[in-house]
Amino acid sequence: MIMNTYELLGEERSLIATLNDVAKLANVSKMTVSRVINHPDKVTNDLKQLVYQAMHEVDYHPNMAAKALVNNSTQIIKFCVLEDIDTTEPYYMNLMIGIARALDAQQYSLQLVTRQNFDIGKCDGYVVTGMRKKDFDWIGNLKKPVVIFGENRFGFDYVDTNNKAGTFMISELAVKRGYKRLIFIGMDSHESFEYSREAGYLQLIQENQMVSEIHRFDNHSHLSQQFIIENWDDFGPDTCFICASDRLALGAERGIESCGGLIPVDYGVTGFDGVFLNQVAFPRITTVKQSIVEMGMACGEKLLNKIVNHIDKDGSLMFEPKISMGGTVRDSSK
Amino acid sequence: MIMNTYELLGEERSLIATLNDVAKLANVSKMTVSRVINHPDKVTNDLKQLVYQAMHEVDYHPNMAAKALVNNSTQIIKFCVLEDIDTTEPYYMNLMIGIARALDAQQYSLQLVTRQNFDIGKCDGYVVTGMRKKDFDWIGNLKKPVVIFGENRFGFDYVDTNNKAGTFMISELAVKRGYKRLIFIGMDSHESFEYSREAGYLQLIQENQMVSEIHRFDNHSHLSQQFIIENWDDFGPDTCFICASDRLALGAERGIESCGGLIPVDYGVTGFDGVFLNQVAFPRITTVKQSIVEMGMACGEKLLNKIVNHIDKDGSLMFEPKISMGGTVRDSSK
DNA sequence: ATTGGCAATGTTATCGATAACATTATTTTG
DNA sequence: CAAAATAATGTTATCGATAACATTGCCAAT
Repeated sequence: MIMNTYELLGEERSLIATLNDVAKLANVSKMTVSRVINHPDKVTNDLKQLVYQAMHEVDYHPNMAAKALVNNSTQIIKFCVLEDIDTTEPYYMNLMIGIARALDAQQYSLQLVTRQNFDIGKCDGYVVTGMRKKDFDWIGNLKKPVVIFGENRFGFDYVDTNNKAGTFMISELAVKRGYKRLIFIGMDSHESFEYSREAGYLQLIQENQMVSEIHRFDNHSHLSQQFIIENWDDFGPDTCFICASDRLALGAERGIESCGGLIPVDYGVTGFDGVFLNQVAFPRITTVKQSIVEMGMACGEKLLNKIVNHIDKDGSLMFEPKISMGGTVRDSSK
Repeated sequence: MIMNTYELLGEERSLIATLNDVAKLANVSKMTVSRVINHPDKVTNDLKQLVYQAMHEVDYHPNMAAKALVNNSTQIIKFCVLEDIDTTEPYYMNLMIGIARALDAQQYSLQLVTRQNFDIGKCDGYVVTGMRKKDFDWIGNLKKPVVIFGENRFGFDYVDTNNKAGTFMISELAVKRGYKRLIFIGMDSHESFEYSREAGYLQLIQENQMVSEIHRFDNHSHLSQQFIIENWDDFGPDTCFICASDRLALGAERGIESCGGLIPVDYGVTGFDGVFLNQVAFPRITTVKQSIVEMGMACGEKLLNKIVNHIDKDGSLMFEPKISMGGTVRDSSK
């Protein structure tokens, strides 16, 4: 029997099975195998079974390069972090894990880009985060599907925590635990998520006919710390500081402690994020915890859905946050 | 003139130039263009010029899918984080930026994986970090090139900060600034980088004929904080705590403050890392700062070098760290 | 002057998967 | 019951780039 070049090459290259191998084993043409994968409704059940078994037998995995070539695609998703990386919240790492996990399932790969190298290389879609208002212009001009991580009011599909519900829940907790005065320490940023977090706090305040107090700072712990220290005389016991981020909460916690205030007995502090910072806070901050990895997966899935099914708008997704009990809010009303 | 299917398709697909377009414009064959790219020495200078100009004119970028298909490669690098993601240091983000930047230049893409999805999908090489001793077995069995981020003594190519030099430098600084007693607060881990950091401290101690004191804890700030508080009576002024991580330093800083010690006048604290945590430390920690992004780029470049040139061992790379002056060490000897 | 050898370029086949078209088998319909 | 429609499968051409082989042209060596 004469072995032709093709077969020789096939054996030399590697041990990875191709469509062809499956086809031979199942005694059908490559197209049939391809159809079983992409248009299973167009193939007889009998054949499908044969092919499935053959695929399993040779452990078939599609060659993404070939697929990409014929589809004129790249199998690459760009994850674009628009914030300054040095001040980046550590939870982006978790977000990426989530996105990557969703993409892996469909053999897409994730590419991390920043503003500088945004345009280098092609891709099939984008997950964008850290957007500020000014970014929405050019985002709108992208020619590939996009999913935003972080709520926005410009009509882009997004995935985010239900920010409003988060601060509402945790403010509610504070009230239930008997704190009489709730002060909101927010971020001095005109972004959607900040408004939503404030809104949650405000709603609870209104429902309980309390007085709202909102202070805003850049998102640095020493600013909230300083604020507490400078105004310490004004804060009697039974005050709880509802902070819009864990950083601000950490500062508040330290401010209170350095002024001799007792946490959580007399003073409460709550944060928002639930990642990493808690590892350096003691007592740990009672905070609004987001399911970052799950949200990442949602971003990936949503984007793939848009790409694979050529969907323009796929809607947005809000994840309900959970409260992570730390030691900065009383266990029960005293 | 009859337009064939090929040309029609070519125009419909997209506006991206291919080898063929360049070839036509330069009046040469595709192979010549390909050679100009891959084996420039085998082409006349005249032709090379023609081709270069044509490439520029049509803004040619190679199609990675086609390349991958013919090379039986994937153009994918896996970045494997072996640590538990939730306790992951935030600087990994910077590391990824660096790696991604290096890979972009050669149109490779980066895929983030963890232990769970490590095996899903093919790749051309790995960057691995967060390795512990037990991991070295299976890492050694990988069939694709690997670069480790983080020093190791098992012979794998790695990129890392010069850990020993880092603690040496910063201990030296402490001595110069007049602290008389240097206490090392290390991580309770039997890993290479920890030994190196201790070694740097020890060398400085020996050269100055001082007495070494090493204490080890898990890498949590409240442990070092607790340690300081519990042993406060033992620590007179002019003591400097050389910490093996910023987390431990943060704890030390807080411990000292809560005991009423004056930083940096009477007590010094130094850390190691220089990313993120400093944003929540006040005063900012004087620490050993690593060039994470550059190290990431080095990982990427080293790996690509191994892949493209089929190099087995490429040696390791140590980056010299710098001291980042914060407020936890005196400005000058008092 | 003729030929062997090398250098510079072109042609063909190939990677693996798929769309478009061709063929065959099956069913429906008047 | 024959013709037409439909369904199930196979063939061919194609994506873009490259290795292997084929061709051409030029120079040196005999």
